[in-house]
Amino acid sequence: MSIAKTYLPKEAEEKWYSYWLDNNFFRSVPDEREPYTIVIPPPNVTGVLHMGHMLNNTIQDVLIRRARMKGKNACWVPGTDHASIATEAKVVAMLKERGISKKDLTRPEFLAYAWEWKEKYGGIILEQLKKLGASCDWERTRFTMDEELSEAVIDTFIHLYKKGWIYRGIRMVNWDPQGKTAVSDEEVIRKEVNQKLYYIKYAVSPKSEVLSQESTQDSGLKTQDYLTVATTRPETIMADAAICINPNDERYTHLHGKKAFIPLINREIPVILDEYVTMDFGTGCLKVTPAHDLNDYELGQKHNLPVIDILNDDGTLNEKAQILVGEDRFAARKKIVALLEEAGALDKVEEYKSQVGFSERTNAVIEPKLSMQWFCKMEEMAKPALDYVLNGDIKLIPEKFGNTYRHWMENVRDWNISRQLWWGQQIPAWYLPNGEYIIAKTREEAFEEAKSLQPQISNLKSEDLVQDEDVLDTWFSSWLWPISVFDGFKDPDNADINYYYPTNDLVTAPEILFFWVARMIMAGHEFRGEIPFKNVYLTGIVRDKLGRKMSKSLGNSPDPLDLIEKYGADGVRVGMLLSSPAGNDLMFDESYCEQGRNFYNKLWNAFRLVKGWEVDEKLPNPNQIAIDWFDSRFNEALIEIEDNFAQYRLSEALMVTYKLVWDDFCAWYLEMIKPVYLQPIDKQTYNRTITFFENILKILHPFMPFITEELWHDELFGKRTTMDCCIVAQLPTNGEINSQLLGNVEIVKQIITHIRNIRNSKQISPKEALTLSVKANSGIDYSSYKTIIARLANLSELNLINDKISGASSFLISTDEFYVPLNENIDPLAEAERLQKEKEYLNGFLRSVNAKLSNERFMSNAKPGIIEVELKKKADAEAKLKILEESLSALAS
RNA sequence: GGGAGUUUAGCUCAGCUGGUUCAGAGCAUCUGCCUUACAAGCAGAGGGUCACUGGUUCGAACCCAGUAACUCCCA
Repeated sequence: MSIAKTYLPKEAEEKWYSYWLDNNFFRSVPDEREPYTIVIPPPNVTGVLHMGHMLNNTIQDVLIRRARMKGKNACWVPGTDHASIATEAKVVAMLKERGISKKDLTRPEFLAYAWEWKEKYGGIILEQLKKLGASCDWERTRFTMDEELSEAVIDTFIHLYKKGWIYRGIRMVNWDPQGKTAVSDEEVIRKEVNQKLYYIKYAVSPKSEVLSQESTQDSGLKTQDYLTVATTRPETIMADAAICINPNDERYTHLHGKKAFIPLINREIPVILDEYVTMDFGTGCLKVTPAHDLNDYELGQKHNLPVIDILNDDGTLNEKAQILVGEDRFAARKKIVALLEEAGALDKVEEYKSQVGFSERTNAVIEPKLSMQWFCKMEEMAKPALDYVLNGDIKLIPEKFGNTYRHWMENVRDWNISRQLWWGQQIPAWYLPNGEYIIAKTREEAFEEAKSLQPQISNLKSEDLVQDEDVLDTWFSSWLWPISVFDGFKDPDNADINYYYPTNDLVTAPEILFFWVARMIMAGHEFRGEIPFKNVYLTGIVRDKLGRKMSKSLGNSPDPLDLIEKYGADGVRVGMLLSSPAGNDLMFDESYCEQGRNFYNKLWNAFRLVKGWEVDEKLPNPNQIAIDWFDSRFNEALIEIEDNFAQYRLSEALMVTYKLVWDDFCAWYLEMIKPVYLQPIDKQTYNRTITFFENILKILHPFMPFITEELWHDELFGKRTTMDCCIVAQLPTNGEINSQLLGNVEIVKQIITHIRNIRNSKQISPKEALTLSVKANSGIDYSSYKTIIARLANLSELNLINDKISGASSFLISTDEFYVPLNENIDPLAEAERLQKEKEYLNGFLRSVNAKLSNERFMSNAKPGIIEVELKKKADAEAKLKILEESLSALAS
């Protein structure tokens, strides 16, 4: 035999992937078949494949391949996301390496570099997906900044603006001083950080105006009167607008109505009262810094405090700080602490743990900052989007995410859609010299509109209009993805969108349930009056063995391509799926891939076995029972697999398939029919076995596309035409199941296991043939299973008897007795002990059954079926006990 | 601080409407095997106080309450 002992994936993977491409098996165009559609969650255009992608895309590919093999018109649309912040950050870094600063470039110049970068690195991740076997319709590849998609984004913006859902406003935003942009709440990662809590003394003004009698009485305290505040951000004291205390705080009644001086700069600020202040945190005196803290901002609004912003966009201090101007906020913090200490204004410093926000993209500490931003109102769009999920039009899998979804949708906040970046769709707002703005698709349209709206500005020229510098949040383009990939905005009634939309399944991570999934549902409703997809399969997060999220910075993530190199794409796919029930995080370990590799190798070797057989046409078929059994077993498994897929339990579906192939097919069926070495096999068994094998290749294909395609084309299965491929083979449909046969073979397997066990414990070589005598008290006809038992347990004979045999090793299956006479007689004492133990167990069992049956309340409350079962248990146990008794007395005699 | 979730074998997880001899699977472990498809394998075995405490029920891994630990979301 010249076939390699192990399957070598690499060559087959390259061969079959290009074969599928060359013959357009991934291509989908609308036709009369039922569509099955998935749009890929577009990965970042400059990203590289990580384990999360592997999981996500393996699942999508399994679903799409299965749909294709069920005769549906399967369409998987790939593409990438322009990922404004991440990509711009990468381009800026690349330019910096070349000695170019973004500041020195014009917008068009910068964008030219960015496009150049995108063209160079943009395709990488999609190329990597091909290695995994992803069967996307690559001709449909889209990019969120493709012309049509960008146009859709702008049109959408205008549409929503006209509806009054987009507005401009000053808001406290999460400012990323490194990316120099606002980021959404969802893009801020909060981490607990060890910080210091600084206690700073503010001098209380000696000449505070006397507002109440109370305070005059306290004036025994002289000029050197201080109040102390605790803060983690001493560098912001120059932006303080007030000191706030709780009016109920008895320690500070003497401060009511007074003023205090900010140390170092000696600016006077009022002491205000508000119950917002927690009395037992810090000193109970809170410095109020409206420009640099969200809560302080709200407090400031309430008390009409001035907003003093002392930070530049890059996180350095500006001239309003008066001191340390130009210093970075963290450097300033250190310096100011020293200055305070020098001035005697630092009381003490404590260690303190608190939550600090970091930018997801740049990892910079987020700075709360007031700025003019564009917002999109969410409330009205959230309502229908919530209903679709609540009423089941859209199913979240697993269902538990429904709660989280509802909670978010009911408490939705307006969406900050502007980003202070260049890479992305520039906001179509055009400012007039007087500061007013016009929303229009182009400069020309804006100019026309300006002229008609404001005829008084007679000398207005088109060049006078200034477009808003900001771009839109990336999610503002990706929320349109399921519609825009089919050109549903440009051409809302085209054949593709009518055929493919709504799509079927969306496979994505729960982390983006809100800012992507929920918004796609809103967009689907708003722009097509329809849901964008029917099911949302939420994958878990890929974690390492220790439960840590896999990430580049931790260095705990294997390179997916290395894994494919090592275990083959099929092995990695199986490995990903083995460990990933829907919605649960996945504790990934390479050993799962190893298990996957071992599995396809098992299949490979089963193939080698069958491939090596010679057929003798004249031989009769001795294996009809084995064939009928496996046929039934296969059909039974098909139902289980279908059922698991219907519930999106992909791991379970794979496990059923795995056990069907490894245990039922290889370990049992092939061993049952395997001819003695170098002996030929009969034609009928051979043909049936090949059919079984082909069906196994089909059900395995979605999980392991490459090896199944490779084997599919072997001449063992006959001549194939060009288009006769496993990838488009029709999945086998359910056939008949002979449950009685399945039950009997289970007993036969037990018999074989018992005999093998006797061999093991008595150290009898498998080569030494034994005899088996059966006293069948049940109605099972063991003679028909003679061949199978004899072969798998190596028996020289199998007798049906009517009387017990003494001195033989024995076992009991249900009420049937089995005897294996051995050369040396078994120890009657040990045998008696074994029987006695079994008897005790049965007696105990019987007692509990009887207790139930004699319990009046059980008999009156339990459903009739349950009582029947208990009665059957009782009868079985009693019958078994009787046999045990007999065996025991036979031993004694 | 508010909300959600999780806890079953060494590991990763099933266990559906409370009821079958219900305590399961895969991996790992242990024992014995190079038995001509496969040592990436074969045969067999061991392993759990279903987190803890109480309650409801004829009957609880499952329902209820409390406790503990962990995770996530929001503030």
